[in-house]
Amino acid sequence: MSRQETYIEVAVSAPLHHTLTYGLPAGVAETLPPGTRVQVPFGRPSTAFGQRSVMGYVLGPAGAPAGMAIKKVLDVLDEAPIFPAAMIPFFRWIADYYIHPLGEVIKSALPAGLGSRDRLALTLTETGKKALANGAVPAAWRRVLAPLAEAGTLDLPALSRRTGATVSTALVRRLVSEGLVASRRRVRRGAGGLRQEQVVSLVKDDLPRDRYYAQRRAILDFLAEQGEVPVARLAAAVPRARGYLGFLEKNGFVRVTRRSLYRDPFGEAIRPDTPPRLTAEQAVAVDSVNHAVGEGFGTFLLNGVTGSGKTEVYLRLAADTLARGRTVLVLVPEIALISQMERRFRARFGERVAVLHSGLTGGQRCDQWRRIARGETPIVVGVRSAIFAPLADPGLIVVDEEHDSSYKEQRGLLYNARDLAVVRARLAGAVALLGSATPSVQSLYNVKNGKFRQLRLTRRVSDRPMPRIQVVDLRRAAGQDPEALITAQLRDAMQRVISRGEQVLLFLNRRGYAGFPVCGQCGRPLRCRHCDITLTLHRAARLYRCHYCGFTRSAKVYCEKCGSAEIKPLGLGTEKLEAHVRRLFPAASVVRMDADTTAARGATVQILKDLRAGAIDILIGTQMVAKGHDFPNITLVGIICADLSLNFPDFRAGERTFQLLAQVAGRAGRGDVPGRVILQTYNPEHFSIAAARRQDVAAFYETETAFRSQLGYPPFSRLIHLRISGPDADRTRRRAEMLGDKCRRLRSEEDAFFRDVQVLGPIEASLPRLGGRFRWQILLRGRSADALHRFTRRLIFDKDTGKVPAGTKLEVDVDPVFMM
DNA sequence: AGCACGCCGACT
DNA sequence: GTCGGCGTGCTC
Repeated sequence: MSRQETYIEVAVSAPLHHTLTYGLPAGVAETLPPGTRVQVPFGRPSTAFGQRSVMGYVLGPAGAPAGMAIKKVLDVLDEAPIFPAAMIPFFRWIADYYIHPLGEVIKSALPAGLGSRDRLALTLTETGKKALANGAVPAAWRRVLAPLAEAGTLDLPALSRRTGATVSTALVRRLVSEGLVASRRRVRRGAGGLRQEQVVSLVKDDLPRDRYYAQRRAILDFLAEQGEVPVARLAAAVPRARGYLGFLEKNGFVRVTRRSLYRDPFGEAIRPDTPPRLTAEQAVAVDSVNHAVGEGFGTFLLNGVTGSGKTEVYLRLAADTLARGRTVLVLVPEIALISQMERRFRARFGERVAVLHSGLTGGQRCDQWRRIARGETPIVVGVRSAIFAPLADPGLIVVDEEHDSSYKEQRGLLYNARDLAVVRARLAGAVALLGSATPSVQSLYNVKNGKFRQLRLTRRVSDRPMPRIQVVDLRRAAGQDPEALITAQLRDAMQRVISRGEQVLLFLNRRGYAGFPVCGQCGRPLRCRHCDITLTLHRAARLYRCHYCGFTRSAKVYCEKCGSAEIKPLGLGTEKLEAHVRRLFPAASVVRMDADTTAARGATVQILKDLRAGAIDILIGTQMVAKGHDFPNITLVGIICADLSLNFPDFRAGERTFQLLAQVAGRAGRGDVPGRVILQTYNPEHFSIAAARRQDVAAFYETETAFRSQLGYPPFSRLIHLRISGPDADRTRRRAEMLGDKCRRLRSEEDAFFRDVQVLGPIEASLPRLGGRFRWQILLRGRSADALHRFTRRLIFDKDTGKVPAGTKLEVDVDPVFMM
């Protein structure tokens, strides 16, 4: 009887829209647990280059496949699964919904550094070296052989880079078959980000005590006293210890092993807190969720005004969830808010909290990941990507500031972590809790249609009053000074606040010095060479920078049209505002907080600390300061120009403006002194601004939904955004047109089902060129997500008629948030 | 992705 | 006539 074969289903890390079946390697008796990484052979073996291999993720056992030669797993990369098996349905759901290859989905979910890649290693053979030396090779071959001789070992891309032109596989294959070049495959295993150290421990101690063995004796004595120690520490304690270790190990006196090192991402100690008394509203919210927990999955929208104590609700529910033996996931929109949330959670839960964000080094992130996967930390606080945290049994998933658009990933797998939180909660039978003072239109709509349950916190804690908001009409103030960034009203208010020793927050949603540099002679604006947008002057850095592609030019430029050196720095950014404020308030301590001043690791935390310590009088910031921070001593918020986000060609511009303004206003008066807000605007009667002034979510929602419904935008429809881009203008346009034709063909052929799908475009994107690529777009709109998805799948997977213009790329964005 | 196979222009 | 360019298709 033949031995029973076992097969496993594997998602390989390659853009495949289906999974593969592999056999188990010799030595693996039963099966491999799901969530384990494996290295598997992939693709047909090449005579010249051997068998390619890729990394894959074990999904589970598979049935015997029909009529196919099954390859076997080459190597098992993990001792234990790196994510729980329960997450696999979640990954499958994502792959399906975002129309993204499953292997790539899992790869995006894992921390970078857990990669394993097979690399081709090309070297010259002796024959090759001789041939090159005596010049008996064609020039075309020499171009490949010479760099190899120089570098020793190269792979194909590196070879191409060295050669300065694409080296064809055919040519290299020829060189291999001629015996001039040797090729080998080397699997380069990511260290898993785990830093390892060598440790040495004592095995036996019976080494004579005499002069000859003095050094070695000293090593053994040290180990006898210290136990297992890192080699580095031993070397520091006993001179020349490293040199003797080989002898001691070979003769069985000591054992040298490697052990992984955990890096502690937590800098400082946090004092434990005691839970405060809940307000009546907080208590109701906590009870309602706890009540529903027994029923399994449910989504709650915690709609609580700024300063109403949403975090305390999260903390209580987290404690209750842990008490039930389940785990907790808390998402915050961006890294600047992590420290605050982390502090609150660590004060309550101590070591049981793990954090996941981009401020950690790659290694730290992998450490945190593994600790979570091993079940050592039942609470995870993190940004967007933490939605993939390998928690075994989440019972509560919190999305703080759920309206925030940074939950949408913008490259690669274009997921929305807020939406995925609801999906993951459903699959895990958990509660999703979305919190915001300014909920998204989408979430409020889900409350209206019964998908979410709403919890309200209408009052601030300790009955602190909401800030008083005064609108200043910039159209009337404009006459005073062309650069009247700060109106007389705002200036006077600032003066009073500073003299009382309180703090001011000035909000301007644009960084840099001037965003619209214009030639003083001919009026031509300074533009990016790769993008169709104007450059922004960064005065401190002495350069003009493109905020999309990062292109920079020296601040000493001449107009490209007339050659004049007189460039006027029009447009207003935080840097210019800062200079202006310093002139107005020379004695005040002014600090700017934007992407430019917080680029360095730890800079954000430092600013927040200084603010808390009272070392800052005036804080100037972009939207970074608008989000959820608790600034107890800020009693005046000045909104320099409320209209900046209003004029974007995007149906959510009004929603974003409302949320931004209401949020930044909410930064005022969170301490004992009541807060005040001065809002400067050119459009005081615009409903987004008027509603923000009254902090009136309901009124905003009513007006906005009427408008969306009329125009057929979400939440009254679903969208899929197709982005076509390429370095060649004509080819990109042709590709977009071809795709548009295909859309219309598909619609007419399948009229019954696809009639619901509207095809808008193709049109040129509103930023028609970014990073040297031309951009076109098609918007698919429909009421049925299912029809929209099936339509898009047909669009992508059906064979194209005619040639697809080379070099063009199609990106599919399901539920787009940014459509510029 | 990465690599092989297959079909068309510039060289011996 | 081949060599080598790039479009097309497949990967258990």
